[in-house]
Amino acid sequence: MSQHRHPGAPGRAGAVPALPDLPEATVARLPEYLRALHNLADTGHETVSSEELSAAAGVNSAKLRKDLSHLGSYGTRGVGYDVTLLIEQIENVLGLTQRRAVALVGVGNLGHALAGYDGFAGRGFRIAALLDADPSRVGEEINGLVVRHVDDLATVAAEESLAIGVIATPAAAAQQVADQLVAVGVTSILNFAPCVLSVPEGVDVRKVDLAIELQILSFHEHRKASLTALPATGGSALTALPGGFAATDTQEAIGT
Amino acid sequence: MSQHRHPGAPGRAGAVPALPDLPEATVARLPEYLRALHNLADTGHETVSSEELSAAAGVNSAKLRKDLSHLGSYGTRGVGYDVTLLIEQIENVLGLTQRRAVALVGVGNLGHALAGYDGFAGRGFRIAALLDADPSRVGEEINGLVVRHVDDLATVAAEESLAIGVIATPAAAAQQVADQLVAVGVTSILNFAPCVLSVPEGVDVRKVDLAIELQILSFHEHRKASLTALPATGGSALTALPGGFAATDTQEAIGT
DNA sequence: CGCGATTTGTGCACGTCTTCACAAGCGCCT
DNA sequence: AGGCGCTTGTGAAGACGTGCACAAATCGCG
Repeated sequence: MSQHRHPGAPGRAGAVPALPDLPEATVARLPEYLRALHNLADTGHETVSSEELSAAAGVNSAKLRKDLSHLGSYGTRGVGYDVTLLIEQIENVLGLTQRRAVALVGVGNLGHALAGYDGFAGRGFRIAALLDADPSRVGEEINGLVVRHVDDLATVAAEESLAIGVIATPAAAAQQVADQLVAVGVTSILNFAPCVLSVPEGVDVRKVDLAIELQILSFHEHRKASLTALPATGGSALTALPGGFAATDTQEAIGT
Repeated sequence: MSQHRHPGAPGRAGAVPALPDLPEATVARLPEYLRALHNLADTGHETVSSEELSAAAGVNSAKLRKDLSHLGSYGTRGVGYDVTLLIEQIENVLGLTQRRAVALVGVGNLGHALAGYDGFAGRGFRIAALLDADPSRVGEEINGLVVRHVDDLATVAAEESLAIGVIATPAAAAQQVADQLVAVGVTSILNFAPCVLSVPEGVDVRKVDLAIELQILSFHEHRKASLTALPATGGSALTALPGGFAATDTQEAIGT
């Protein structure tokens, strides 16, 4: 997080949608709630209690209620939440009512996979352009889109309003691509390259690094191994679990 | 995070490596420091100050120093940190001294990309097996590895000790795959499927969901758009920035 | 040998996030 | 109408993470 320290506009209950200024941790969980809600809607549920929804989203029910309370009071005591209404509200807050155009830069290994990922279209996004710096890749068609040269970014941006840029290039090229994205007015970037990006204030960057995730898991693996290596006193640290398959509570959502 | 509430072994300064029990937030940043340190080592730096390293890793220098202090005192006042020594220490803490075997389940769009991702080998991991449930995919060779059927998981696990499982299947199959991984003794899972996994206590799950990352960006985009829509009083909320390109401080590392 | 420049390591205060526990509110049944 | 069970929404407390600011430690130089 961070880079969200826009100081101005303190309260300013705007005439438009209210802008509740949610805690960052809450924002990071809303998409997970949304996914769970869509599942429930598809299986015919009309209402859902905080207990059920929190289980489906893998969080604590009190946390869920507090998160939702930040959006306003959309639940009914004694009953629960109206699934359809809640979906609408969350999509509204997340700004998913408009289908945002995403520019994907770098159609290598990972870029190819992202270009073919159907989770974008299903969740309020549309890949508007595929770009690459390698001339031999320009012209290739992936999933109905033709790869264009990254220097054509300005042209692409002129054709339609790009909301988000995704960087799936090697680390060495990432900063330059970020600069180009910023230059054409992109203010949100999802960076898959293993490097830190410098961007002007007001531009949001989120980073996804597969190697980092594995290394974090490695730490816990290492730690667990060291623990079992010392049988110590009490015993039954990892073995002899009570019921098994306890509800895993958080599972983290990368962000934060 | 969570699922790390192994209660036992309070202090227990073990004979082996010490097990300092680091804060989760620190663990999440260590890999980023490690990457920055490798960059520095490659460019010939022998020592580095907390200021330089923190800039390279995109964090606050005080935070960096506090993080490193949790590992012990490996810096020299007035001088900085020895790059090589620090790399060793961090790799040691993260358990990267042993090359861990990763099983990748699901060789669809994303799985293919992950199988070809060279960031694994370069960072202490080795893809030991590719697995899929689709018989038509079994036998395919990707990057020198032959895809095996997911039901052969037990055989694979018998051949070598699997440390980490990566799930890159559709959401519908993910829980079953997780169960199979757990059954053969895997205690760390990286889940790319957009769903919550139930696993026994003692098993760590980290989740990476591309759609969620985009939705979080969408929220901030939406928020920025609403702010500029109301010129309000003070003005210059996003426009007329002072210097531009300020050091972006965090940029988040998915997981938390 | 002593002094100043530099940089680490950390005490402390602050802000954010989480969790418990319970009052307030809603619907259903009698 | 009234009471009862259920569920939301929230106050308060505690855990956790962050960042400032400074003392302690080290090096280099005169």
